[in-house]
Amino acid sequence: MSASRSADGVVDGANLRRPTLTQVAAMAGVSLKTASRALNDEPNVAEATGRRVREAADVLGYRLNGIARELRRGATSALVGLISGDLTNPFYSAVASGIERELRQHGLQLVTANNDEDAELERALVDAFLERRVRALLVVPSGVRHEYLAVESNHGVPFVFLDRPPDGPTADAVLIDNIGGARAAGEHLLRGGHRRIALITDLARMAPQRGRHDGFVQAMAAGGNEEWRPYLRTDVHDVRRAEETVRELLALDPAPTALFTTNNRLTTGALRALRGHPGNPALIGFDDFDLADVIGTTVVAHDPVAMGREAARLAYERISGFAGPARTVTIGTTLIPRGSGERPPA
Amino acid sequence: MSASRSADGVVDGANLRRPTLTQVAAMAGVSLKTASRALNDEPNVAEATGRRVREAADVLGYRLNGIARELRRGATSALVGLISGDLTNPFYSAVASGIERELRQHGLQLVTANNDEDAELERALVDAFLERRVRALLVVPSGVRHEYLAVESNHGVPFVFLDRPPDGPTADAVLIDNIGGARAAGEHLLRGGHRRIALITDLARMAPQRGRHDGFVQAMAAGGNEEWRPYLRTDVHDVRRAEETVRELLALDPAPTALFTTNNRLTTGALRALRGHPGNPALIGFDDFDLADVIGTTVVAHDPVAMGREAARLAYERISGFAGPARTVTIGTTLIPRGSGERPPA
DNA sequence: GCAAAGTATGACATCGATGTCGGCGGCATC
DNA sequence: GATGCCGCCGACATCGATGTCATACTTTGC
Repeated sequence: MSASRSADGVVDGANLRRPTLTQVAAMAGVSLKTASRALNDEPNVAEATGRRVREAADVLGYRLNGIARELRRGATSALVGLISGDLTNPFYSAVASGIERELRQHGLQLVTANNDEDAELERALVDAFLERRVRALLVVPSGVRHEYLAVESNHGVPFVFLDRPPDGPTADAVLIDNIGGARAAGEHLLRGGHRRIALITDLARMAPQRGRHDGFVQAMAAGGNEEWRPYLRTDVHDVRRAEETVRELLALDPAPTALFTTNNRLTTGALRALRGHPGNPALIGFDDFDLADVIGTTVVAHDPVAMGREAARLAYERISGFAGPARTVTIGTTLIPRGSGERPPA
Repeated sequence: MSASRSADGVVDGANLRRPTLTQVAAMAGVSLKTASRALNDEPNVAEATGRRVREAADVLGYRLNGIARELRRGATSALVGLISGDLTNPFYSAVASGIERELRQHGLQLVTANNDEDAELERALVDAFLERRVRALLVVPSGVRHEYLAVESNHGVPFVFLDRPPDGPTADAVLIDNIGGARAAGEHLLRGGHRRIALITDLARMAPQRGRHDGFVQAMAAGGNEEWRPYLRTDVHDVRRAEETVRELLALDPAPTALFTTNNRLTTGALRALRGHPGNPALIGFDDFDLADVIGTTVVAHDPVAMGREAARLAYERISGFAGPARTVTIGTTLIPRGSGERPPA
């Protein structure tokens, strides 16, 4: 990876002042207000006057100042904020994409920020967004508590939580059916004859991880299986650790005959560890991913784009004045068998 | 995928008016200006006065109105716009991530919009962003011409182009070494003994695709190979078409012994077509992707996060007043052999 | 032909912050 | 004890648009 530079042509980066409506009005020989009317297609502007104003605007390269307009119109922007994890994680980018598409239909713009999974930073970002007067704030919370969004201190800016439930019952949320999805995975493996099943989860402080853990445990309990317990590995947070963890698991004697990884990062790590490994245990991953069909990985799939869409919809309804009780939308999951989850125990 | 709703608790969505600085000042018993000074940590505020103001702000839940501040401070926001394709494409989301990280260091926020690969929409988005007074605009252009960003009409708002060069020599750009990368891929296959190599490209109207085409052709010419010509397939734009195209190619007699796909979408399609296919031709894809190591796909890799970072850096320098000639940063490529590109001709 | 209604326009206040400038009291200086 | 400086504070203009209201001039109605 190298970076070189070449130069050609000239860019005028000077901060030329953009022309204001006053200047357009002056050039057209009308008052400020008339110019405003003309450019906003308001009634009561003579045909000829309107043309003169538009010409002047054109010549000057006038562009309305949205900041001034927003101030006058009520000091609230056409922006909706999203605070989430890093966009290189396809889960977050899919969510962002769903949000963006939905917002666009209502003339709203998405502003994104990365919380780096840090509660402190997240809090600062919320403040910054509120100062910028976003119309709504969508948050995939990094961590534990987030009382900071007590409604009373946010003066009516609607919050929507994604993937992790809000602390209190005071905000809308879009959640995944983590328990159901994980239970289905557990049942699927049990049906396949597995007993020694390794459960590998991410940080337990994240609510979705707890849900996936619990769902899996429910399935084991219902199936009367206890042999999974020695193979539980929690708080595995990155791909490399996941790979190592799976390697260690496979080195045990007896080794687990199946793995359940509770998010896409962990699944990636597991796939790396499994590559060329003789044992070839069964594997189910939570979160669908690109090329899972090619690799043949059985997953618990859900629709992150739909999550984003639903969240944006909830937010938009609030923006539009809906004042009812907090709502929770649950996104369902589907187990997609692709081979890896159907391998029999060795 | 199902969505259900449950309700609990109450959200007050009413549009409570946020308190203004004037109200804070009144409560603290000082003038507007003094309150402003206190909250901005300006000098010449008595200790006790400052405390009273901060307390009042706290009690009222005051939050500065960024819109008003920006208007007063110069009618330009702390936003930088990004117009690109859909974020579900990992290339775009990686670029966005790189941009976001870099901007954050300078207190700038990223606003994203999807051009849907439509030039008309793209143009409208540029206008909308300019109205919103973004400090800079980063664009991964959808299509062909984009004279619209003639600098003079943008009054000093810096533009940076990513992945596709600007029309004129008047804007900064961050490009990939498409020609070099594609040539390397071609040479690699030739060295492997391949002659009947299929080149599968996306829409020819996209400059990067033309570069990758040309680089490949250069390699073939240099190697004195002409046998690739019957296997050229261009303007393949989505995964499904790519899959079909590859299937058709493999059904030819004689079939190609190797494939070169010029972006991640096409590579995905090819992998789907190849799954379980007996012939098992060699494959090199342009763009690295998640799990390529697991699948064993040889790729021409580059660093989209670095692209974003560099673009944001160029933009920031302009924002900071740099007024020199237009610059182009080229991101290098690396051929990563992982097996698929090293399979010998059948 | 005259009142009523309607059209085209402009003067001025306003949104919520910051910048400029000037006033007032206290304290050091000579 | 007059002068000057400095710390603290407030009145007012300002950023660039939109909303309100007044006004001059037309048109309509009878």
